[in-house]
Amino acid sequence: MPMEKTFDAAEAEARLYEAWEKAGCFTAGANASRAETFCIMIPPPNVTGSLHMGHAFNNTLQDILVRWHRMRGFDTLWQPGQDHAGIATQMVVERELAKAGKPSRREMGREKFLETVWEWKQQSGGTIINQLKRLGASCDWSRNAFTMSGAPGAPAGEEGNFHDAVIKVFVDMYNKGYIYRGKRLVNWDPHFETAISDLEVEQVEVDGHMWRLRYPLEGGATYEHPVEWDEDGNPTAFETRDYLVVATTRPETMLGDTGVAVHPEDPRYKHLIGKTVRLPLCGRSIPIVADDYADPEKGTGAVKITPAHDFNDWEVGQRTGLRAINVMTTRAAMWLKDNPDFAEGCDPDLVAKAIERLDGTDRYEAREAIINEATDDGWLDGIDSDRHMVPHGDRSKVAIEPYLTDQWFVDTAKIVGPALDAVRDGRTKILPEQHEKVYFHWLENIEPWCISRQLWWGHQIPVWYGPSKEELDAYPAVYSGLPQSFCAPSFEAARELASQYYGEDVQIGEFPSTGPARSYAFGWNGPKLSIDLQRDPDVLDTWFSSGLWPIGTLGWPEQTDELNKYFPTDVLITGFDIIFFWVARMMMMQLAVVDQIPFHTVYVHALVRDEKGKKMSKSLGNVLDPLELIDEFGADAVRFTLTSMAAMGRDLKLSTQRIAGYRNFGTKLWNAARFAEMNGVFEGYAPDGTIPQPAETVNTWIIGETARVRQTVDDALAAYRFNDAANALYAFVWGKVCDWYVEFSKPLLMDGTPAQQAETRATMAWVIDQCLILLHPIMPYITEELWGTLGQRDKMLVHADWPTYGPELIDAQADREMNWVIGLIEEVRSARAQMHVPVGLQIPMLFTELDAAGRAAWDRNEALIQRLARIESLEAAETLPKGCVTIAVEGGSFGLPLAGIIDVAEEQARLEKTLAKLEKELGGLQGRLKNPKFVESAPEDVVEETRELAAAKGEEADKLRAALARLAELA
RNA sequence: GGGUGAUUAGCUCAGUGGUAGAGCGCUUCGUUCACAUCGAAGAUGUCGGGAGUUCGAAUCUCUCAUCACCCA
Repeated sequence: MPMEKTFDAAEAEARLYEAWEKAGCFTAGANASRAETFCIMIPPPNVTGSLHMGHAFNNTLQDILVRWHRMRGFDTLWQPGQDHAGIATQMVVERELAKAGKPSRREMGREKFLETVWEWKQQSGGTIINQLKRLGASCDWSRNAFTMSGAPGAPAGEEGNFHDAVIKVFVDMYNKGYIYRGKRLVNWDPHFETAISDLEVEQVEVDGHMWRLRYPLEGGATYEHPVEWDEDGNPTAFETRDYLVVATTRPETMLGDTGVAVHPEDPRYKHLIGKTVRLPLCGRSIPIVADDYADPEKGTGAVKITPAHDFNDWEVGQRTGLRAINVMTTRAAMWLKDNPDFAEGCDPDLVAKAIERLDGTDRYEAREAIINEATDDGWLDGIDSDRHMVPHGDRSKVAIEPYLTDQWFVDTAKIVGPALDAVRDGRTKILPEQHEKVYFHWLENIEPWCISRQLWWGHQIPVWYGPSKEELDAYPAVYSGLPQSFCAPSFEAARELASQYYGEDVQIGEFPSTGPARSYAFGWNGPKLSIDLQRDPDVLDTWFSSGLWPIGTLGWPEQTDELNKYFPTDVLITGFDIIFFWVARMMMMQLAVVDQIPFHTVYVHALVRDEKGKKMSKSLGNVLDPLELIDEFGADAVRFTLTSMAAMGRDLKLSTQRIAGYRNFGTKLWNAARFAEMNGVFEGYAPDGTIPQPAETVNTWIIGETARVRQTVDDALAAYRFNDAANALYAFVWGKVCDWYVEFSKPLLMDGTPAQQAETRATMAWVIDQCLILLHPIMPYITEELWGTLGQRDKMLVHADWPTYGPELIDAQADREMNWVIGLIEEVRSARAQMHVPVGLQIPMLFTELDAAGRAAWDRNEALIQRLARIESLEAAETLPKGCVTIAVEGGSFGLPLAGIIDVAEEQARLEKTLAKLEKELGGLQGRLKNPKFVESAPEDVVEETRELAAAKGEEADKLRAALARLAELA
């Protein structure tokens, strides 16, 4: 049965993938024939995620490296898995509960909610796995990992031990003093009511206002405010003011103001430092402090300071000893009632009034109310419109509130050193190199990493709280509010620690951690003290667990075979957007935990954009769905497109037209194979790895070309130059094999001697097999399908042996000869087309000169040239007759007698144009050769090459000039 | 404001000192038995501007312009 004309990707892909999986082709170590290992960890997609273009790109590159190594016989593992995406998953499940009208998270309680999340995970968490399979990703799915596996409450099928790894690392780092709990300003997401890390904050430019507020000076203080200036900007007129004007974009925070800062050298305010102003609305008396943070050039030069609600203000407050007053709830509403910090130092009447009007109002309502009040009471100095950056939560999209809370932090300064050293001394390389700068810059200025989250879905912090001994001793006189912490992998272990601390005779129990953090209970039952420890309710940042991905997925802390074999892993392929989130943290954590680098190379790829260069985003509606593209063009076409555009460090602008082009490339390959099949090339073909040793130049030549492209592909992949590999293969398969070799083979296969036929069949079978093998990492499906269709094989292509032959297969003589033949055919075709010779017309050809090499080349390849250039005969001639088209090639001068067909003037024009081009090139070459400095300084081979080229061009030009002269004579 | 990168054919982009390239698009011709998801031929470039280093610069240096991204 003849092959179809095209490859049916839709039909074949699922079938082939299933066959690979069923045969265990992707399991760790499959097809290994050597001791070296090769391991890639997939950057774990969100369990809530679905495949987007970035994933498709990222995983195509990984798959290429993995398939390449597996075919080369490395002991290969591509470790897949997903991360549990704390906020995102909790958000998805809460939204589903709301949609279904079910009880909310808080209504159902922590345990029940987590059950629901696990149910959701088991139903929907596999989406992206199936999508990766459609792309052809050859991950070892039997090892699929999950960052929450083995956590308490994990259902059957989720028994891994990732949770153990996370908890063990927390405890170890805690014991080493790398983790601490502290009260600091954090980025607080008022929607999710949790802290987030500064990396999860997006700066969004918004149109807003700068409100100027008047804070009256106390104690009769005044200052001179400039109102007129001369040309040089020196003030010339002043007015006396008994108030300061501060400008703010966030008036609602003023209730938490505890100072006004001015620059220590600012002449306007210098004498006011140490004096006070009276805060409107609540009558708090707050000091005027000196700090460089106040920029005299900006606004009025006086800045209100709200340490509890602004990062810069916090710093100022720390430096100048100001109080920090929190005036907001976790939902960013005003918190004034029952807020002793707020009330302290204020006018009780004003406090009562403020509570009445503002307590519990949302921050934006409060802003409006305060501005109205200021307008009515005359302390609003003015309003300027102002475009400024406002931090937003990347998940919730609401404005982030700097918020003063107790959180857990990794003291990154203590573990950053080894991560910097590893890249500095080259043990880990980041490609392209420019990203190393980004890495260094971030790590050298690293801030403490806030790792606690006020969520339920995640690894609960393994710390239990109890009363301190001081508190017990002083009971009931003192409530310290400073509990004793016990950090341990389990409650039992924490109880051990507690027993050591409190003494053996104290009864210790656990109280469920439902309340606020750091609560505990204790009491005396007669003389017997009983203490209920309570676990910290917070969970860890998801990136804390993904930071352990390299060891966690391999079974650590168990010393598994896989861990010993595959760690440290080899290459990490990831997008630049998570260098901070993930790469840097993996480096720090692996080095801190097992004292080894996690991988020797990080390949950072660029962004996939739409064809206009815009970032793909749902809101712009310019998202290309990789799955739709796979449906339309096939996975191979999508993969090849992404690969061919994967130039290091450059963004990809993806257009469907380009994908269609590579789909066509697949069809081209398919039809070359179809041609071979139709000509019995694969009949009785038994590939045993031997390379044909043909006698025909054309066969020798294509074997050399194959060796050349194999070298190019290997070099390119070794250097992570994926586009070079793809483009070399494209040029070879289409430009060499299909355009020339298949055409050259036709006369041999159809009219050759039995010996010629046999060797040509053997060569073509081998060449096509090599195309399939070399293309397989990039286009796995169509190549596997052809491999199976064309012949009987011992192994599937996915496990075929990657070739190692090299330049020894290149025959310089065959190379020269075939290039001469191709050149001649192209010249003839070009002349014919320009002279409007009918395409199908067979014409005779004459030659006036032809050197020995040319003669031999002609004789050996006569049939090919005649067929492809449509020449019916070749004869020697003394001179070319009138009406003859001249063709000059190296070592030969040919003519096509076309009297009556061609226009002499047109031929003249054609020759002149060719000659002009030639002379221009020649001019450049000779100019260089005439320059003695060039001959002196340039490398010898360059000079030699230039000489040869000049000679060849000169010879060709002479021939053309002779032809032109002849034309002139005859005209 | 700081940093990084980019600017090459109509479009998208390769090209790290030695003959300016590819794909797409465009024009003309062509369905002879691998393929019209095809073939043959053709046109299109002061390599962003300027200066410098060099025998020689798209490539190295400086400078200007424009754009993009990251960080404040």
